[in-house]
Amino acid sequence: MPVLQSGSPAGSPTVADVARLAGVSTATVSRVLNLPHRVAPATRTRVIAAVQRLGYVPNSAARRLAGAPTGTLGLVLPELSGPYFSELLSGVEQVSRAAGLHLLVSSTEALDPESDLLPSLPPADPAFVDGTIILPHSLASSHIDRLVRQGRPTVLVERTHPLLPTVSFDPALGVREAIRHLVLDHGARHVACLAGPTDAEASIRRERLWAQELVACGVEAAGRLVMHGHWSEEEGREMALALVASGHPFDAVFAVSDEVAIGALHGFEQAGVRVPEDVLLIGFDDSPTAAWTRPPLTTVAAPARELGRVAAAQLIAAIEGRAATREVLLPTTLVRRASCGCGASSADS
Amino acid sequence: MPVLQSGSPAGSPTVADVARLAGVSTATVSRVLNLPHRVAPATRTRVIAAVQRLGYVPNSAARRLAGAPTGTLGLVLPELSGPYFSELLSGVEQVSRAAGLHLLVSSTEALDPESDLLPSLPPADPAFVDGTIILPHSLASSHIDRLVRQGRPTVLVERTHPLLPTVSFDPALGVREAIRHLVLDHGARHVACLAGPTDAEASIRRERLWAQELVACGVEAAGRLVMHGHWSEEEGREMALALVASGHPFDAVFAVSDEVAIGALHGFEQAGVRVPEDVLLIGFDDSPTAAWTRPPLTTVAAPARELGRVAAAQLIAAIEGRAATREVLLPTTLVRRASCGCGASSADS
DNA sequence: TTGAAAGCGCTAACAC
DNA sequence: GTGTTAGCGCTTTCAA
Repeated sequence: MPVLQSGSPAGSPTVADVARLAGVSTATVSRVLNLPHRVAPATRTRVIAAVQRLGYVPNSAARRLAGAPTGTLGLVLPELSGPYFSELLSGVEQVSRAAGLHLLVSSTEALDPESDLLPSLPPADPAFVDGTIILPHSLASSHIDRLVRQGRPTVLVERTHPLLPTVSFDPALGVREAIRHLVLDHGARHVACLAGPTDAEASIRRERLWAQELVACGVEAAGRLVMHGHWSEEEGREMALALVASGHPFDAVFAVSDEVAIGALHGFEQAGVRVPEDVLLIGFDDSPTAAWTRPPLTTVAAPARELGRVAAAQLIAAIEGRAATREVLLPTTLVRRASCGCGASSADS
Repeated sequence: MPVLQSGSPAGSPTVADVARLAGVSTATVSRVLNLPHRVAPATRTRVIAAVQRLGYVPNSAARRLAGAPTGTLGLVLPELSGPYFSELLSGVEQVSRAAGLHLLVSSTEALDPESDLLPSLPPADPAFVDGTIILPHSLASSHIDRLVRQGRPTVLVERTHPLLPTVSFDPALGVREAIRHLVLDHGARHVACLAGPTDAEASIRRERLWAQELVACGVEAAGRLVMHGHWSEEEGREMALALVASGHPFDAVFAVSDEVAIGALHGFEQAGVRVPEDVLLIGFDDSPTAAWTRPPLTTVAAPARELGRVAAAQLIAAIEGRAATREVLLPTTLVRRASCGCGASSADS
């Protein structure tokens, strides 16, 4: 049981306190803590006893200042809420924990887009972490270049860079599978697209793939069947309603995110259009809730947790000096549940 | 545009580099950065120019070691994923950002429950943060006592402590409202409870309130109408199925979390029991998806984001030396959507 | 195997 | 208004 007050009258105990109590030098204490095998067993035991008796915890600022690694990884995300980031985050955490590393997270929402303050974000700050994973959605490249210049281990997620290792999804495979499934397996002829904001790169890309694959299947990718909105359920609902109201015939819908798809489920219900009887629906992400909508949502799985795992593994490799793969592309695949018209109507966890 | 290589051949520029370039002392540089108004405008401008030219970013480890505040808050959660923590987190973030503070997050999953390592978690480490918010679900009190002893600003969430400021929900109001609504407004006579693990304090408490309020309404709280499982959708589904299979009559269900309620929605569908026609359903949490289930879920709202906001505000107060309120109890209220049998069937965002 | 001592980069007295 | 200087707590050569 740690002693309440120790050698130094104020504040937490320091190496000096431990050293005094154990009758050794501060250097020896430090060695016991970092290179235990370089210390005689007897002294080691004595020092450890002193550490425990005082409840000594190393001051990590000092430790860092003196050049020791921090033993923690940083993760910078555009925001911290929402299923996608949440999943990504827990993937990163899983791997860093397994490696015995701490994890520091924060979002760039706090960042003034004008000023180059990324380096002062704790998870990107060398004083706090040994390396950083960044998902730089809307981050100016100047921010990133700055990081590169500092030459610290960094891995980018969902964004490529000429000098940094990158991990992203390849939406092509999954979207192709989705469209083919709709057209070839279920005979859809008019596949609409419920897209995101017109300035969201990921949405644009998925929409483009939707169009490409449609023509590849020999079906017209009618521009009037595309709706744009935000990534939210509410917008998904409104787009679905608008689509129905437009009067253009359609028999299937590809939504660029599960959130939009879930909103669409409501919009269609409201409009008296049944899924999947009247219209087939496929989402994107395979978010944790996708299996629990009614009907369960068929969706293109982009396993964010896996993305997080790989990114973390890459970062750890970079930190340890092993060369990280320059660019990792994770496959996406179609998860067939009920909203696309496939039989099973129960959830498949 | 910052210069690539600066005074010191290796590593990032330091105060010394800036001082040299601006032709002042390091103290002046430090002042410009921390107490700008204490410096002559002319020198200030010169220093700022030098800072920008070199792309200087203060080393926060050194800064901290020298006794300056870190300007960041720490948040420790049991885990980082899931809607509840996700919401809480973004509430904390919102307030800390507004206060110009950074936020450091990590989970206790990494922690060995045996050893007292909480203080070495970055968000609880004085070297990293000025104060910490902890949601200590399953944390031994010894961990917490340790923190108290260090005397650093700390606020606890969903757990009381004799010495620390605390912020929690009061489930009583919301559960009461829910049960009364079911019994008094909709005439339910047999209200079942789908509960969580038998060792989860929050679940136990909600179940107890369910029972209390039922008898208060003059209705029997039949023990055979209680099911226990985990907090997941899958378990919710199974509990619903088991409930139906049990053969005991019931006309309403109170689920201790939205996840369980969502699972129950599937279980009932599978069993051919319609919600709300055959059975009324109320959940707990008002998670972001609750408005988007079908039917939209009536639920006891425990606004985690608000909880986060209040906790952050309390912590900031404590850090600034203003006394934080010892114990804040946030009210929970019933959000009426469609699953309880109330009219509106569309989502209300 | 252990100790002495020199910083790491910054802030904050304290003088000027 | 500005400079000098002494640490903050730790790691790490370098000697012993």
